[in-house]
Amino acid sequence: MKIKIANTEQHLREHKIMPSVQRIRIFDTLVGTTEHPTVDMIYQSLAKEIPTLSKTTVYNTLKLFQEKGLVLVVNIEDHETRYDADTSFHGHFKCQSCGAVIDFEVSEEDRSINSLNGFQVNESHFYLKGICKKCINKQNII
Amino acid sequence: MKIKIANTEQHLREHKIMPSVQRIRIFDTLVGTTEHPTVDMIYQSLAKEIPTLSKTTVYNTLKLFQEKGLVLVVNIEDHETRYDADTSFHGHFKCQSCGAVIDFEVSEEDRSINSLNGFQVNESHFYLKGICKKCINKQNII
DNA sequence: TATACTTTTGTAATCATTACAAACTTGATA
DNA sequence: TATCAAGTTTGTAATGATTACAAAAGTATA
Repeated sequence: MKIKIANTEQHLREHKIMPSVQRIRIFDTLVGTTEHPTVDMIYQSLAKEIPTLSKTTVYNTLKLFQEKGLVLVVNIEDHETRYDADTSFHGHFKCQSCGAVIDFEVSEEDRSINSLNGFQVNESHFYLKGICKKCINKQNII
Repeated sequence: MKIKIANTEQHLREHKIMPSVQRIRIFDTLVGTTEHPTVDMIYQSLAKEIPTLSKTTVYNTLKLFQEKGLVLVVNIEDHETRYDADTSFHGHFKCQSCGAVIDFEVSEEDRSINSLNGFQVNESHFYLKGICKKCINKQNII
């Protein structure tokens, strides 16, 4: 889902993050997409705009955002860390055909697990893998 | 949860896998633990018993098992691929204090997501992170 | 302006995983 | 039993994402 942040600079300040140009643009890139980009995808999409940008900065910045609770890490596939600016609870579906990562809703009752009494839950991740609607339709055509 | 396999050799044959010594021992190691080991953990625990064992073999074997549906890959943490011989659907809880990965049950109705009409779901993964009961109790004592 | 502090950058190091080719096993067959 | 082909294991080298680190650049404050 797309998230709306009216003023990124203010939003970062509210989370005690100094709003440098790099940080603002990295955050805006994440907010402006639904594709759950990797570090490299973010780096590539900003490289022309900020020619001095270093990939280390993207790593550092995303780590900072994560620590401050602004982004979620999506570990749906090994060796492919993705980031999501939507920090509300929702599931992720990865299409094994086209590679897209798509959000889906999880209802309140679906995510309450009663078999974990006495555990403190800080993060929930719900991942599905399969074939997305688009790719299924493509197969049928061929 | 611990899985019971009466005869590993036969079990592998049933899944069209030639039961070599390495494969049998790797499978038994996975079945004999509840800690969702990494490749390295499996390699280390077999290295004395099979001194010629190569880590590549552990990688190859687990990949084969995965393809044949004998084991599940648990990607709860980045850069830490773990394996599980219990292929029934269940959730994984990772303790952020002691690092243990613990199974939990997910009821039939909890895992049916109705917002994905038209998608073909092949795999479901439900991961939680937090502090396990043991570690909470430890904190209270101190 | 001087100073301290934070942020960014580039390079080198690390670490899990994969690629690859040689060596070894196994099982079938003559 | 010897031979052969196919499958399996092994060690080394390559890959690729991530992290460590220290120098350079930027920012805020007195």
